[in-house]
Amino acid sequence: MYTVKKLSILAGVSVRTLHYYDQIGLLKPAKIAENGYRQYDNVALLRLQQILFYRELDFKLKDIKELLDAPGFEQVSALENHWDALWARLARTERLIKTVEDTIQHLKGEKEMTKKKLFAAFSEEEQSAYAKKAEEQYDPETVRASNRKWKNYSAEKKQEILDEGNQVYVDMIAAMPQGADSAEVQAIVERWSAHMDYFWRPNLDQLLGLATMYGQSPDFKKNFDSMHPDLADFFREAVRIYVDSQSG
Amino acid sequence: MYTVKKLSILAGVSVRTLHYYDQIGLLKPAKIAENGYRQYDNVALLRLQQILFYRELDFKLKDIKELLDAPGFEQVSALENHWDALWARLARTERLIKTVEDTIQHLKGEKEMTKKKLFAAFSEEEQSAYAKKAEEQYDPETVRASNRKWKNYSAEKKQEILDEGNQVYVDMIAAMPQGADSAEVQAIVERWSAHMDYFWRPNLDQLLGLATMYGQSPDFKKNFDSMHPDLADFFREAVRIYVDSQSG
DNA sequence: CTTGACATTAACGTAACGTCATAGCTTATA
DNA sequence: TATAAGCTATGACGTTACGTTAATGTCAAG
Repeated sequence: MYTVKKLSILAGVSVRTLHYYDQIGLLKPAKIAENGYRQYDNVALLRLQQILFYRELDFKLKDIKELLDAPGFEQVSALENHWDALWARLARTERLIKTVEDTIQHLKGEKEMTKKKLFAAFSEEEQSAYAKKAEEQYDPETVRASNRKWKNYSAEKKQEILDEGNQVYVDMIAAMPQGADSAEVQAIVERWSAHMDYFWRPNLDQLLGLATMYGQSPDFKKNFDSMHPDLADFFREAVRIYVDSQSG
Repeated sequence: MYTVKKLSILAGVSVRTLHYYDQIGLLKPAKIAENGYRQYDNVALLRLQQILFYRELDFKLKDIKELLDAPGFEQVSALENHWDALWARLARTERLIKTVEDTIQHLKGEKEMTKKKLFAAFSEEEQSAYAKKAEEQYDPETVRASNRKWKNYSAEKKQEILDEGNQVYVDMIAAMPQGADSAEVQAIVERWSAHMDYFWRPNLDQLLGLATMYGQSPDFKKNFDSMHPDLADFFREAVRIYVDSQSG
């Protein structure tokens, strides 16, 4: 005769499991002692092992119960049904794997696109539109200088700059939980500011204006949103804090 | 703006599901009207569709929530993790299938079993062994394609195919007295050839190679012998004649 | 004004236990 | 022998992703 604990160790299940199996009538103790303790015998142990076998095969307990209380041929047909179900699961799982693979490819492709596109706003075409707006706000001569500066980089250097710029945003997203006023985020803003030197050297007001524009101009906004929905707003807030601290 | 009902019809989910997604913060309505009605906009619809996509992939809702609120690169790594999990599930399911098959065989005692097992050689385990051999002989990609094709049939369809395949051999045995070159037997070979389409479309050489293998591979041989001692040899001879007549 | 279609929240049920909480029983040790 | 340690019992909530009533409120149409 085994107590719950003993049997649970023998069979490698939890005491709770035995309680539960008793509760649902799947495995009743051989008898209940006077003190209310459950007492299992070897027959119960055997049955438990059968239960565990079918459980391993992902049978539901309810089905196991029917199975064990049924004649042999019903067990066979139950197994055959289960075989069908397992095959269906296999087929489905294979489909899922393929879809996941496709999706990963797709996303990676998008990421490459994003990477290339992120700073593409600074590329020939788009910067001309950007420059037009900026001219109204800032000094036209500065903008033209920025254009010239950018155009004179080699293609390789350009890509390098784009990658570095991209990294700033990636890091920023990772640091978002720290808060816009955290030292970490502020350091990233500083990096971004320095990065801007590749285009032109903005003053503090311009820095904030640029950050604001990132959140408003559809082209920029789209790219930011594709990285993280809150990035644009968070970014502007971080820059605002940075500018305040620098000018104050 | 959509009401719950409208959105549920658009997206093909239940109203309860929308309530629930709102409750757990997975999909919040764009706004709540004065009467307390949920109002969803197109952004919500888009998000819902993403949710359903990941749900299809067996992601847990909690994971989906994190996913959708995270930047792109985290989505990729989440998908990669999921890919691992799916592969584990696939491997486990394959093991279970084999165990179930063994158990059925054990319970049933080889006799009636033969009928259904005959073509089960094309199932997971056995086909993998078969595939290994076949790869040496044929094009590996073709074999993989065959695997995929077979796996994508429904359980019902599979059984149907197995039964049909089995019938070919039964008819063949009945026709053996007519001789391997008889019109009747040759017609059966033709049927068999067409039947192979369920797995892949073999050319004439492959057809003969397959028939030969049936007489040599122990797994197949055993099944053939259990039906009729001369079936394997007779079958190969019949196929040889068929192939000659077709290619000549 | 009633009816019917739609909306809301609340709450139970599902599967198979894990995890407390509370309380009684047994055994070992000081 | 008293006490602590260890085992036992039952009860009940938590988990996942909703389905399914139930009770009740709102809106448009006849």
